Amino acid sequence: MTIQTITKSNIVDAVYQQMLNKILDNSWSSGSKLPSEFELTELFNVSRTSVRSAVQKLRDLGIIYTRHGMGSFVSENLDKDKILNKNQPIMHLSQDEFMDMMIFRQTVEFKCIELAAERANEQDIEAIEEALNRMLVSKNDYKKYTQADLDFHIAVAAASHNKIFIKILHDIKDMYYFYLEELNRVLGITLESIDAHIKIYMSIKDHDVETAKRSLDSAMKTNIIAIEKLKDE
Amino acid sequence: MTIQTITKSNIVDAVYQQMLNKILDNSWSSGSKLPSEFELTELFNVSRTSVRSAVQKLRDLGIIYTRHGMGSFVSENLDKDKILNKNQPIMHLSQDEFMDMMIFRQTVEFKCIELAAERANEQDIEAIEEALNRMLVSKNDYKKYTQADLDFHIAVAAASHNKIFIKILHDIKDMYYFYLEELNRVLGITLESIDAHIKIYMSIKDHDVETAKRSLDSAMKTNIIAIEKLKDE
DNA sequence: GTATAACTAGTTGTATGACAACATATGTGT
DNA sequence: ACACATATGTTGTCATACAACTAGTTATAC
Repeated sequence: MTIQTITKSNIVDAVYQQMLNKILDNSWSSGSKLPSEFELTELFNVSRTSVRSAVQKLRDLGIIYTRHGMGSFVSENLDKDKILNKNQPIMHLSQDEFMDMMIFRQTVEFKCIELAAERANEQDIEAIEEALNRMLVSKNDYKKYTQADLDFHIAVAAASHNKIFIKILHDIKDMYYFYLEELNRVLGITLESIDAHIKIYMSIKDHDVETAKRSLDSAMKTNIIAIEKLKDE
Repeated sequence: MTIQTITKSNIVDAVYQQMLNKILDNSWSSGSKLPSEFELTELFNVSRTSVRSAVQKLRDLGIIYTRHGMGSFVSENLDKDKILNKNQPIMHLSQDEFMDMMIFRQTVEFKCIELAAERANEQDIEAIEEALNRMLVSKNDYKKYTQADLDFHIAVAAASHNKIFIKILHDIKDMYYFYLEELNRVLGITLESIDAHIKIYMSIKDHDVETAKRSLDSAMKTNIIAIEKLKDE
């Protein structure tokens, strides 16, 4: 059991914890209305200020939502596992996960580049160019190169102007980094790789969708062949 | 950056946004001390109650931390990219975001279904079937139906055995839910929709990749046509 | 009778003032 | 030099009042 050091006098957190527990054990079920702030003051015997702070914390964390004049309600489709277990960053990819990432890129990044070539504006292109330049000057430091590589692909996703793809890429940023690091470490920083990035950048800049897709396609195929070759050994 | 005095409602969020901007553009740099609550009341010309709410929201989201008797400080090692994208619970999709989700599904879910048809095992198929059954009995309650609908697609992603896709779908679960809810609310729970889900389930069960892809493709096209029709009105 | 407007009770949002609890710096006496 | 008290500034909590909003009820006009 955890060390439940009852903090000296943090009333708000105490109320927050009790309310959270009531939600987690379904005493206050999903979608149902919470007691009014006045009722909560009587329930916990604290001031409305403190009750409001606890309620606000639940709201800030997306656990409840509030409607002016109506009350607060437990959020629907609440992911109770995630509230307790914060997802810990991944520091290493297994071989399976590496291949999963390969498939993910073939699927998502393909579409990202297609959209980017259609929609990229000046700022987007500048961001991609900046990352590309950092790749070029970091050819001898594969960690710096990997970081620039990652930034390049994130900039491309941003240029797609699709919020879902942008969010996704940010969410898997750490995994993506270790994937790229592995790729650059094992295969080395090849001229083909750099050339492919330049081609992708140029075709996005020229809004040339077909060339952009072809460039990624050939780059991916080169990688896959090289990896298959390594696996055989 | 200038400070705008707040005039109308949503005072707390307005203050919160301005404070957040000051942190994001490094006017208040990492680790530095924020103005005291009293100074903030004069700066924004609002009550201490509102200032405290805004400060608490920043604290709840981990952007700042507070020490009793000392003040509040900007958190160190902030991932500024993630603050805007991740920390705000999403309760509604704009029309743009809705279309973004449409493209996302065409891209990712297509691949998920393809992989699922290749790799699904007994447990995966049972999970998909369970969600499908819940859809069938919830035809008259579009909220329950939507939840089952979401579970169906999550189960399909799980059946793909691709950890990246599984994680992604988990990460955008809430957005996906509101997307589906909107879809089911606007278009209604059509026989075509239910039929498409059954076909997808059957073809995954039979490991029939081509039929699975065709089923999703036609379902998506039906949706797009219906939506375009609505937009014209 | 029906639709519209006004009212009412309940709830959350904001403002103000007061005091408690905590942290740091300054001064004082020994 | 040291211990202690004090002053000042900060966040935490409380109490009260009123504004703004919502849903439901009642009154009014037609």
